[in-house]
Amino acid sequence: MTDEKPVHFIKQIIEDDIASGRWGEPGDRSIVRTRFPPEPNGFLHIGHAKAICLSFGLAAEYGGTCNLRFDDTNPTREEDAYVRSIIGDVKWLGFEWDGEVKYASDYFGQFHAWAVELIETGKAYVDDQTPEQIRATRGTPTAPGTNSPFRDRAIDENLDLFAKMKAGGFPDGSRVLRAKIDMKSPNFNLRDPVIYRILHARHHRTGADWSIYPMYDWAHGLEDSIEGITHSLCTLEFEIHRPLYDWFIDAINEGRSEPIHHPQQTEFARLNLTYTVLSKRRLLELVEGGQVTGWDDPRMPTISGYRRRGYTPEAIRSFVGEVGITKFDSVIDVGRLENACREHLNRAAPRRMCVLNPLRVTITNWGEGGDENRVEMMDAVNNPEDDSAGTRPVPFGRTLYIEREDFMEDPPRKFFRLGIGREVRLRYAYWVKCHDVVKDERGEVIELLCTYDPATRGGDSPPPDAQGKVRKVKGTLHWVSAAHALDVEVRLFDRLFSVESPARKPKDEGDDWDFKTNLNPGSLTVVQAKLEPNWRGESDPKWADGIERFQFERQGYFCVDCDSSDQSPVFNRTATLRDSWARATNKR
RNA sequence: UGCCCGAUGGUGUAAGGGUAGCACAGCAGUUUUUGGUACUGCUAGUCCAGGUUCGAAUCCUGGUCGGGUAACCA
Repeated sequence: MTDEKPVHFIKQIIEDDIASGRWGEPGDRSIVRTRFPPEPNGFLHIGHAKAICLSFGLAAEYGGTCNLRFDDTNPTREEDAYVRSIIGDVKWLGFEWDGEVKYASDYFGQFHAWAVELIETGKAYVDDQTPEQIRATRGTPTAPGTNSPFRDRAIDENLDLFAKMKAGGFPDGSRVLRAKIDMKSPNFNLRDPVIYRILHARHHRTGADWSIYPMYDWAHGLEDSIEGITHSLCTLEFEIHRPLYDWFIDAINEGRSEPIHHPQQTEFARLNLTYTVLSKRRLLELVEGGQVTGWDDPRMPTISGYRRRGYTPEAIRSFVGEVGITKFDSVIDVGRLENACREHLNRAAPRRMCVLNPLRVTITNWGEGGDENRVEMMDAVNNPEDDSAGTRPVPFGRTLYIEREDFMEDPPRKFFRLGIGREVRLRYAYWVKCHDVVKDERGEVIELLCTYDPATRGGDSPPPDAQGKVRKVKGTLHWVSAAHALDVEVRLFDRLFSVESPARKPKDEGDDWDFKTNLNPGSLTVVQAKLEPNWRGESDPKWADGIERFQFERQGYFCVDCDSSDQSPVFNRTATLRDSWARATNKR
């Protein structure tokens, strides 16, 4: 891979740091140490994929390392099940972390020791105020906060109280440890932020060992410091926390002969996608409300959803790479993610023929050459983008299915498909001409009667006529032999939301407005389709994640869903093919 | 209201005082046994007002617009 990626502002910082020797010997590129620090309280979504690709990708690019570290400082909402799903998602995306998986909870002892140091140096105090009191005295954007009456408590008393907090001697919410910074700071984060709160909750890793738990701001920089992180990358909403990130480390280091490591936090814009909701809260609402079947519903923008939908890690990485890294809060057209997926699958997916909406076709002159029940095996190319994929035999006989949309009794201009008196090519088989239709009592066409031209075997043009003219057809259709077709379930997915910004409340709506009103009622259609037999080819590519993916010709990309059994396969539509005919007809 | 951050075609993203480029979308065409793929061409942009400079997307000042921010969440 030699493709030149643009040098975004974070790389710029890294390049400068390498040149100046900020983190080691000048010129040493391997100094780059990053981390991906998810809280195990939900499933990862495509926005996290951006953060993952950035931090892991940068480390790989510079020959440094990236840690996978769970920020598990709030036992009331974190679960081991989320830990496992996140680990699986990061692996699936194709990244390797340095050493063991890490946890903030590994460092609880160290965090506590540093907190005690802060108390000893007079930079932290135990506050007996209630949460309500603390909130009320924090001030407003225009008005400064006021000091807690406990702010100037004696160091020994603070030490004693903090020890009792740790020992479990106080009920939840009764006291906190606060940093003594500045209640008048224009930055709320510096108005004596809470460092520790009392929580008698069972932690997924430390059990009942602790009855106090560190807050994010206290824990995060210290985790980074302990792990020797150089570039701590996070999203924009933490920008205003950076002064506090720095303050904590500086406070610990003040008067210390051997200062602890001080990483650099840098913020970038999170990913936003059109027609997509990317907040854990709203995604959870869909799961719990039953609007989707779970976190891994193929319509969900979660990593597990895209995986089940048939997206590839390559596609997601490529997409994330091309949207770039900036501090501008942008919205990416979800079509670009779909395009990235098409691009990879076009190169890699073996082709099959599958009729989603079958219409019966009888080849009325099939018996003329002999037995009308005869079956011919046609040679179909597995992947026109990859010669090494070879060909496969596909049976062709007197009765076939084609796509209902590929026939029109009264076709408009520029319709290249079948109509009465029209001739088309059946891909890799024969040219056929429709001479009659059969209708049911309601007048609906239920069968096409066609003749085939034996001189077009394989789909080739027939030899020129006496005047040297070659007959041509404009359309090529996919088909399956009725006698051999497999009945399969196919799930056709469309966008989950029908508006571009589904989370944006319209101006004329009240506070009770629900983003779920923007749900697309047609986001899932299930059809019974006709698939060519022997669709699991021996020469098919082995996908790294074990998911089988195909292109159904002229339809799109599909993968085998985990609901499948050997007897009854289920396919998910990953993405449609681009369809300029559909686009042209929609415009009219 | 305060503080922090940002602004380049429709959407993203480059250009680090010297020709505003690339991708996606759109439009037109070529090729094609997928109305797919590939390829070619076209359309279209520096938020506004001042200032510095021979020269500003870039530096400075002011404004406008957008985002973030007042959990014992992360």
